[in-house]
Amino acid sequence: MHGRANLTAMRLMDACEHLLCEAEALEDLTARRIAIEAHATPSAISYHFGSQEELVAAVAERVYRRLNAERLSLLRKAVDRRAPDPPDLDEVIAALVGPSIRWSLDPTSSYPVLSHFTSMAKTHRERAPHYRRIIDNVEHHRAFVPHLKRIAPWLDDVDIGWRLNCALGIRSQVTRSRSRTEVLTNYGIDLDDPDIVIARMVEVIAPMFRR
Amino acid sequence: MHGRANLTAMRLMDACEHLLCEAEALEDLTARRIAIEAHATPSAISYHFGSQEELVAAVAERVYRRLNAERLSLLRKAVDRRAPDPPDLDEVIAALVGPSIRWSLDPTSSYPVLSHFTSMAKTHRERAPHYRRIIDNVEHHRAFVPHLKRIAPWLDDVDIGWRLNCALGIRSQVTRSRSRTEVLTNYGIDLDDPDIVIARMVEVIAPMFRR
DNA sequence: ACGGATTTCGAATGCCGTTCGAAACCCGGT
DNA sequence: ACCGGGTTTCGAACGGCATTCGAAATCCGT
Repeated sequence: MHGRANLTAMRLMDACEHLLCEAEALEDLTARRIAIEAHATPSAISYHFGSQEELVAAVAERVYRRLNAERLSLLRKAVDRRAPDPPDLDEVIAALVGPSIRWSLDPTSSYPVLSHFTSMAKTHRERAPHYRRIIDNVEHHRAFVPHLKRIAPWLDDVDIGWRLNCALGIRSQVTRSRSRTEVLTNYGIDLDDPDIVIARMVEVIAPMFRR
Repeated sequence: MHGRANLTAMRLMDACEHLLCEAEALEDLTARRIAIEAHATPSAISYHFGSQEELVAAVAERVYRRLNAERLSLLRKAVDRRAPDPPDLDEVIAALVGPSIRWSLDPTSSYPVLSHFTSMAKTHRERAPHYRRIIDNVEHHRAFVPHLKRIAPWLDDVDIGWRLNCALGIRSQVTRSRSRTEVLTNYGIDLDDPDIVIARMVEVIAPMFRR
């Protein structure tokens, strides 16, 4: 029934995730390679997922869920620590950008999947709407709004959302354009140490939320 | 002599640039389509540029040069206006992010070339080094450092470069992840008006350079 | 007007994702 | 125990892709 609970479907997803992590370029990911690693045939991809793109989308969605869970868990911790007072701004920002930073620096994480996936949305036309729905799914980011509003009550929802969006842009730049970041900072920051990077980001993002 | 000053080489670049602007996805750009639009054959691409990727890289470099020229011209204007005093911070930031914002909103500009090009660097393995050299070419951004340093002398080169990098991240987020920006801001900002967007960005970036 | 260098062309190659019909497999009903 | 329908796997084939390469054509200094 073209189901995804199937065993080889699972093996295909695992193989695809693994290959996406190893691959330094998207052209290294081919249906035949995925199939071989999953001990299946390329047709199995079409059969179980409809197309290779949809397989990748399914894999990316799975990775996104893990990352978002980690993010929201950190946010909850930050909120609980100070409740009923507003949470610490620095801690909220660290919850927002921290998981991405740590994943992107952890060679055993599946972060490359996400990085490849976003650039893939621009390559394929047909599935773009489906891709966008995953990428633009901002529900987990929305969860940050009310807490930031308590911290900076003089900002309205639009202001908060805008600053949130800017923070995400900074996060993307650091995780995805590493070499550019290195050159611009004259190699003066240890970009391999997540704590240092996160502290640097907080240093820059926090003032956006101050009066 | 495999030269790029050739007439059909020029026609190929123009066709490629045009197709990259029209194309909503990279898969719409094929060697055959480029060749047809340039009244040539696919082999002409390989002959004159070595490969399709290198053609795209040449086109992107050409567009980058135009954008950077505009950026540096705005910077010079901002500097000259206040010389010998330090330039106005808001004006410098507007020079940094303004051209990208305006281009990305101008349907007649070649901005899509750049947007497609960056995501292309992640698709191809072999030419990635060459691609990176173009993308990570930060010389024009470096030109902003000394002027920002005069505005914020308490920041060292690393601090300035880091903030510059963050500003570029915000710029990318706004120009490239439009739908995400829309949703996060509850459609409360007119993202089609470059002046409004630039003002919003200045509002967020300027505090990074204040004490 | 000739002849060597440059450019254009078109057929061929090998890869890609996907399709499709046939084989294999699984499993409940008899 | 065996049948039979639904489900899954397979392998061959298809069209499209970028690129290669030898032959044709064109260009241009002499």
